[in-house]
Amino acid sequence: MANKVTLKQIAQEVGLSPSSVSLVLNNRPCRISEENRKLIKEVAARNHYVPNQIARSLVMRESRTLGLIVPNIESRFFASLAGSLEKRCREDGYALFITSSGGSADDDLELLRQLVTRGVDGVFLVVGDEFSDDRALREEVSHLPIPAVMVDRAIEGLECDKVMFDHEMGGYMATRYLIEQGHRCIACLVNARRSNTGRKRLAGYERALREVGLPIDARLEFESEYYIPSAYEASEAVLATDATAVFASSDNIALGLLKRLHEMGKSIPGDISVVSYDNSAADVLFEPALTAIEQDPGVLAEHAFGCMSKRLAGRGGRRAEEVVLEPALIVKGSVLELTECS
Amino acid sequence: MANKVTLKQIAQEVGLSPSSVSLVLNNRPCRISEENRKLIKEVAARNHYVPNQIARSLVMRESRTLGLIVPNIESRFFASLAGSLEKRCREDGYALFITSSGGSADDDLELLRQLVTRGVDGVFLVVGDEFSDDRALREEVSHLPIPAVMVDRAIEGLECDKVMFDHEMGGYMATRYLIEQGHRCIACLVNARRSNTGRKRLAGYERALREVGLPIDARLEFESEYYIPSAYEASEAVLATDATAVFASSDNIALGLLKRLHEMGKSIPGDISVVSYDNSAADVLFEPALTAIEQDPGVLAEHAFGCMSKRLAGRGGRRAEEVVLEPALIVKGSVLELTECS
DNA sequence: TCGTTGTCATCAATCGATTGCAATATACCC
DNA sequence: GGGTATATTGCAATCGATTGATGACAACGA
Repeated sequence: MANKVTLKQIAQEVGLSPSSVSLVLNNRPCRISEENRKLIKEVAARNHYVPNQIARSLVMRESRTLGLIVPNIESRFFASLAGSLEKRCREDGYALFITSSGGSADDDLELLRQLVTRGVDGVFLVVGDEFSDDRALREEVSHLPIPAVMVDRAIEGLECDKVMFDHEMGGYMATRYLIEQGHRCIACLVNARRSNTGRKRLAGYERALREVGLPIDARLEFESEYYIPSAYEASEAVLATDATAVFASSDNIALGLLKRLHEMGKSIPGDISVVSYDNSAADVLFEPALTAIEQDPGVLAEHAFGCMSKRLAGRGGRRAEEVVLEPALIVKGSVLELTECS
Repeated sequence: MANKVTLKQIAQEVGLSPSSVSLVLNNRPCRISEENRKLIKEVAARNHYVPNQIARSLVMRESRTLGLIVPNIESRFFASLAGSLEKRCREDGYALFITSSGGSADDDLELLRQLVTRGVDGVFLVVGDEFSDDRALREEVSHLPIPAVMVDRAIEGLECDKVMFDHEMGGYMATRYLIEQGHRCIACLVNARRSNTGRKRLAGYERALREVGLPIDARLEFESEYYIPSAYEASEAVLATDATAVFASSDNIALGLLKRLHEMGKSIPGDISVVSYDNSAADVLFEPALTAIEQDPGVLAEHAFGCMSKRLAGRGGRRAEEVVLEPALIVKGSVLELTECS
C-alpha cells in the first residue's frame, strides 16, 4: 500500500512551488518554462501522483459528482436506469454515486443527506412512490442546496424537476389494445393500495373501459404488491372470473400471474390473454413472448441528465421542469384476437 | 434551492466561535454550558445545517465512504452483490460508491482513479476476469494508497485480498452430480476463451470426468460468451451430439440453451438434462425449475466487507488474505436420473 | 491580596488543493 | 545606468471543517 502523494511533495522534489506544480498539472495557460513543465510532469508520473479531489472540490466548490437514489438496485428496471445514467454522466465527465435505499422514506432521507454532505453537485431521486410518511423527506428536498431531479416517480406536490413516463397512459394503452382485440371482460392486477404509479395505471385502465362504454367492475380489479409471490397469491382469484384478458401492471406481477397460470395448466393466449408492463429479461424464454407496455430506462436517463445538466449550467428556469414520456406498446404474442364479441 | 449553511454562519448567529459549534454538534466531551449547547443545536436545526463532509474528510483523513467497481450493474448477480454490499456497509456507517465499468480494463482503471481521488477509504474490485490488457490497472492496484479487496474474480498474480467462490469446485460439483445421476455423455457450454472464471469451471468439469475415468472429449466442450444470443448460437451444435446432459456454466448461457431447446421441441429433463449456474430470477417460471450451482452474493458481500473492515481497522496481516467460498448445488428438476448405464 | 482551581470558550494551525497578485530575474532600449 | 517590458515563479489567502493549546473570568481558601 503506497502512500498518498501530495502536491507539496512533488513541488519539493522538483524544487518549485506548489502553485507552479498545480498550474502545470492542470494545463493552465501560464508561463512556466518548457523545461520545468516537463520535469514536473515526469516527477508527478513517477510518483503516481493523483490530485486529491476532496481538497480540490473544497476550493472549487464543485465535485463533478452526481448522486442517484433508487428504491432497489436489485430490480431490473432500476439497475438498468442506474447503468444508463452512469454512462451518460461519465460522458460529461461526471461520476455517479449510485445508492439503493430499500424504499422507505427514512432511508431515502438518510441517503440524501449522505449524498449532500459528500458534496455531490446534484441528485437524481427515484423516491416517493409508496405511501409512507415523507414529511421529513419532502422538507429536506425543498431545502436542498443543490439541484434535484425526480425520476420515474415523484413526491406529490413538490416543486422540483420531474422526468417520468406517463403511467396513466400506459394503463390506458394496454387496456385499449385489449379492447381493440375484441376483449370485453378485462381484469387488472395492480398495486393501487401502496403505489402512486399503480394508481395511475389503474386510472388508465378505467379510462379505456369508460371510453368505450364498458362497465368498471370492482370485481375485476385485483390488488397485488410488486413482488412475484404477492401476484401469485392474487392470481387465483383473477382466474376465477370470466375475464378473457388480464392487464398485469408490472413485470413482477406478470411473472407471478404466469406462474399461477402455468400451474393451472392454462395456456396463453389460448385460455387467457395477458398484457404486461416493463418486460423483464425472462421475456426471451416465453412462448409466446409477452405483449407489454415498455418504458425504456435509457430514455429516462437521457432526459433526466438533460434536466440536471441545464440546472448545473445555471440555465433552466425558476420554475420546475416536467418531462412526461410516453411508454410504448410492444406487441408480441400473448394476446388473442377475439373475432366474436361476447 | 436553499444556500449551503456553514459552521461559521451558525457560529455568527449564536454569537459563539466556530470551534464551540463544532464541538457541540459532534457531541464532543467538552465544557460548553448546557444553555449554549441547546442554543447551538436549535439554530443549526432551524438553518438546516449539514456539515460539509468534504471539508471534514480533508482534515479527518477519512471519508467513511467505500467504492465498488462491477463490470455491469445490469447483471442480476452484480446488482445483487452491490445491493448486499451497500446494506452491509451502511450497517457500519459507511456509504458505498457503486460504479459500473462496462468490463474493459481501461474503464476499470478510470473508475478506480475516480474513486481514489474522491477519497474513498477503500475499494471493492470486481475486475480482471476477461483477458484484456490489464498492465496499467495492475500497476495502479499495486500502488493503491488505500485497501482494496478483489471480489468474485481477480487479476492474476496480484498481492491483494481476495474473496471469491471456488469456480473450479462449482464445475466439478455440477458435473459430478450429473455423473451420479447416471449420465456418461455430458457436454459443457463454457466461456473458456475470454474468462478465467469460465476456464476454472471447465477445469472442474474435466476433473469430475477424469475422476471416474470418463474420457475428456473436446467435441463435447463448447464455447459461448456470457450472453444469451451467444449461447443460443452455440447450442445448436451441442444438441447435435449424443450428450444426455449439459453443464451450462452461467445463467445467461443456460437461458440461451433453453431457448434453443424450446424451439427444437426438446423437453427437460426428458430429452436432455441441464445443470445451470447462478440461477436468474427467471427460475420461477421454469417447469421444471433448473438444478444449478448457486453462489449467494450476500455471502460474498459479507466476507468482502469483513476483509475490508480488518484492513481499515489496521488489523489484517502484511500478506493478502484469500477467502474461497464453496458454491452450493441446488437440486431442482432439470436433471433426469438414468438407471441404465449407456 | 494572591494563588489556586474550575468552568467555559476561543485561537490558530492544519488538511491539500487553487489562484489573483506580487516579486524576481533577465533582456532590451535609450 | 536608469527605465520599461517580458518571462518566470512564489506568496498567501481561501474553501469548511477539526482539535490541542491557551485565555478569561469567577469563586474560594489561606
